[in-house]
Amino acid sequence: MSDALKLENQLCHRFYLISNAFSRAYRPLLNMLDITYPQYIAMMALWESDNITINALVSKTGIDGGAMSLMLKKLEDKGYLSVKKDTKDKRVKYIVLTTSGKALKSEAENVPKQMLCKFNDMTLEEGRELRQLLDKLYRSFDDDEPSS
Amino acid sequence: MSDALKLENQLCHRFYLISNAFSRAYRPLLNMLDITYPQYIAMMALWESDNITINALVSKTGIDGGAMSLMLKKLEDKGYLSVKKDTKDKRVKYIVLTTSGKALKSEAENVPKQMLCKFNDMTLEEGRELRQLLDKLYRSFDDDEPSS
DNA sequence: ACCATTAACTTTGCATGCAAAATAGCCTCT
DNA sequence: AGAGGCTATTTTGCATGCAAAGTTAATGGT
Repeated sequence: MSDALKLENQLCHRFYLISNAFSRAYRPLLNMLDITYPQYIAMMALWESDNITINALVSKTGIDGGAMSLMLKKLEDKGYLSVKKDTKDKRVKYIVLTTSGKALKSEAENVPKQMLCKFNDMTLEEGRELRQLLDKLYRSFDDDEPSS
Repeated sequence: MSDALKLENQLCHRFYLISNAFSRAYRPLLNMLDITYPQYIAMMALWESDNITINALVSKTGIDGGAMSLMLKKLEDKGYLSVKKDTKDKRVKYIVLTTSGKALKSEAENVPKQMLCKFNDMTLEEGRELRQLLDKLYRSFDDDEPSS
């Protein structure tokens, strides 16, 4: 029996569905901030620690480097950040939030609140449990990576 | 404190990372079948129940209708399926697997096996627990959808 | 029967995710 | 110092995800 190929049994399909659902759920909230979902992730990383290299931002967010390159241009065009070149190592660039970019954070404060409202049927306990399992699962991917 | 905006606390970011990690992990396995990850999802749905409408396939897989339209063309070009028009309702099209498309299933049998190897550190119990939590989480998205 | 509404698909435009190639600038080994 | 190798970032080509507009065809109300 090929139950192994039944859609219902695929963990990956659940992640596919939920990840897309998250993106869709955030969209209307983020439209008001004039940013997309991946851009929101990048901005959250920057609100936490400003003035970091593009490379560090890529590592922290898990966003693809190529996509990040385009994304930063758009965020720069929107006036949320600026790019500063390293004087020592000319390859490196630092991302710095503008006043506007920092101000955006306070507008974003209610995004997580609005989001949490959707998950009232999940208890805090279940949420914590879920987070632990997700972190454990994610680590098993890292373990396979060609760490060279 | 805006812990609410810390990347570390975002459930959505975990799903973003894991969903992409799944897609990356499947890629090398699916390359051998000459299909992509979303195409694999569509094929799994079709291996389960052939000869269904495009609309049903979209509902079952959660794949976007527009993307599905292009995807089916590619899968048809690869020779894995064919499209049959409904004689009664001329709007409707049915997707039928070709011999080649059905044969692909046996080649795909080992994909789930190879995948499971990566998750040895998760117990069956944890896997089951995770699945339940994911399903519960996913339902909370549906509840908000404009069902009418 | 006729018009407005729906439904099933397709097409289009924009923003990624990803792999691979291209750039440019360090760094090491000899 | 020069060659080869490595690192940071960008660019390119392909395949989605998604919203919105466009097609074509079935349906419902009057």
